[in-house]
Parts: sequence; structure tokens; C-alpha cells
Amino acid sequence: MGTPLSRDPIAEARRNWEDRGWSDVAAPMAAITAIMRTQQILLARIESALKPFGLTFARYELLALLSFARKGALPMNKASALLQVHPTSVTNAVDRLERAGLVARSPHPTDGRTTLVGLTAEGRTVAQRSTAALNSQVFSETGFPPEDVDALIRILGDFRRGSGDFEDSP
Amino acid sequence: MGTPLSRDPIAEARRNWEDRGWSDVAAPMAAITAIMRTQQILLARIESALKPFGLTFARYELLALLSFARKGALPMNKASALLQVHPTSVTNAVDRLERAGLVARSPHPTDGRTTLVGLTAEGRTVAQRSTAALNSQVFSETGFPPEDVDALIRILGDFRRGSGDFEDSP
DNA sequence: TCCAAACGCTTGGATGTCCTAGTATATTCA
DNA sequence: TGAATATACTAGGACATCCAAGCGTTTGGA
Repeated sequence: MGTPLSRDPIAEARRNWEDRGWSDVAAPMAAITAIMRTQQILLARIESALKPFGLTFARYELLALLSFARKGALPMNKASALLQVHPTSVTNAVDRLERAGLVARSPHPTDGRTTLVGLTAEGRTVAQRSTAALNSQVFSETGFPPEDVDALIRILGDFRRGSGDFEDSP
Repeated sequence: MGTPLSRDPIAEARRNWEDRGWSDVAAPMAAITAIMRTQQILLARIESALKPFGLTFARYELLALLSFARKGALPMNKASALLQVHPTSVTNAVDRLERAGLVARSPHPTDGRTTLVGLTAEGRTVAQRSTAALNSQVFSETGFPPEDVDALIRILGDFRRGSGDFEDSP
């Protein structure tokens, strides 16, 4: 999106906050803004690695989820819950993946309201290859030192649990 | 988006990765996925706090940036660089904010290519009030302990610098 | 001096996310 | 058993992001 800035814009924002007397919330503001920006950077890398497969991250996530499902298929609402996105987002992703021949919808055997989504043979292949691409191009060199990776997992795990993403583990 | 899951879906994904023999990238994968999810949670909180002002986070960021600019105005491309978003995203945000009467475009005095964006009186007021809302409703209770806030700022700062967001500070 | 290359902004298109409704199927309970 | 409530999915709309193109304005080298 351009050349590096001469100064960190987030550190700049934090200074502005402090100058206005909001020192008590300046650090959290900076942390949250940094998370936003980091997500943006990582998403761009991921989408770039997925591009050759005609996938976006949203569609990849669904594909990956299905590839780990016992029967390679899940109810739409289950996928929505596990991916933690709005049901309509799943509908959207399934529409496109289905058009691409990577997944297929099928009626639930006993519940007429429910639709199952399953991988096609091609979908399974694409899931494997795209995962390999992500592993080698993105996850293997994140730019985070190992100890920071551990810290992030712990810190963000606490945060997500506190936000009601999942129950405390036993 | 639903009730808490009984297990952490990201920890689940990590286990799946390890089971498939991708242990070397399982942790980074989990960290990145956690960042994605955390961003989603935080964004939802922010948008919720901004809703009463008719603002989205993207528009708020522009408003806040302008409120800190010396003359309350900046060239579009400068705003794009500082917010680290695509120029078209700024065009989009300015269009809507201008329609809402919060900012105004004006021609650059010497460079005919450049357009300046500045706050209107009302824009300045809304910027102040919405910032107060964010400070009190979001930043003051993030759910991150202070020491985690510091860790995040350090870790993500290193990452952003390494990603070319900004130069090493002197 | 003059034209090509660079720069700045906008338009149009593809995606993704969420929300609000609407339709169909299940469940619950009086 | 039949009506009221709850679920599951989809359609349509509002926004945001990025990319590719197109249109002026500036700049820089021949």
C-alpha cells in the first residue's frame, strides 16, 4: 500500500491520546489499533497465498473446517458456529464454493430445516494443496518469534474466553 | 452470533494441525487465527459504540485523524498513508462523511491533483463525542490486563515494523 | 520547450461481513 | 392434536476493502 512511514502511526496516535489527557486509555487504544492493523497485514498475506487456488480466506476456512469433519460434511449452522461468523456469511461462502465445484449441499436426513455442506473430491484436493501453501508461505514465517507466538496464543486465548467465545476448559 | 462453544475452536484447529504432522506451524497458525478472531470481536464492540453517532470504524478513524491534524485538514493521499488503507477506501469514507456534513473537500492551493479533506464544525464535535464514547465504552475495559496490553503493543509493534509498516525509529 | 512517465483521485467490479425479513420445518405445550 | 414458538437457511441491503482502469495535473529528461 506504499512505502514505510517514517514513524509508527499507532505510537503517534498514542501520543496524541496522552496529550489530550486520555493517558488512562491510551495504551489499550494503541493495543487495539495494533491488532486491527496486524490483522490487515496477515489477511493480505494469506489472501495472496490463496489466490492461485481461487480461494479467499473465508472460503478457505470453510474448506479446511470440512476437511477435518468426520464425514467431510457439516450442517450449515454448525459451520457458522465453529467459524464464528454470521450464518449469511456461510451461505455466501457455500454459494461460491459450490459454484466452483469444491463443496456440495445436501439435505439433512432427518431434519428438513437443515442443509449439510460437504467436500467434493476436488474440494478435498484443493483443501490439501491450499493448506500446504499456507503452511509453507505464511505460517512457517510469520515474523513472530516463537516466544511471541506463545504469548499471543495465551493473551488472545484469555481475551476470547473472557469475551464469551468459548467456555472455560475443565 | 450465538452461545459460547464448549471448546476453543482455535485450540481444536491447532490439535488438528498437529495430528496431521504440521506441528512446526501449528502454533503460528493458532496465533494468527486468534488475531483474526480477536479483531472481529473488537471491531464489533467498536462499531456498536459508534452506532449512535452514525459512524463506522473506518469513518471514525478518518475523523479522528483529521481532528489531530494541525489545520484539521489533510490531503487524501496523506490520510490514506497514515490510516494505511487503500486510497479508494478513503474516497469512500470521505464521500459518506461529506454527505453527512462532517467533513468537506477543498482543492489544494498549489497542486491541482490533490484534494484536501477537512473537518466541519459539526465534524469536530462528532469526533470529540465519539472518541469520548470509545474511550469510556471500549478502551477503558478491553478485557486485557495491563501487562498484556504492554506485551501486545511490543509484540505487534515489532511485527508491524518487520512487515514494513514503518521505519526503525532512530 | 515538450512529451512521456509519475502521481492523485474517482469510478466500477468482486468479495466479505452483518442486519433485517421472510419462508419452511420442528418442537413445545395447552 | 393444533396453535405458538423456535430453528435453519436464504434474499436483499448497507458498508468496507482491494484491484484495475480512466482522467487530469505535475514533473523531469531529451
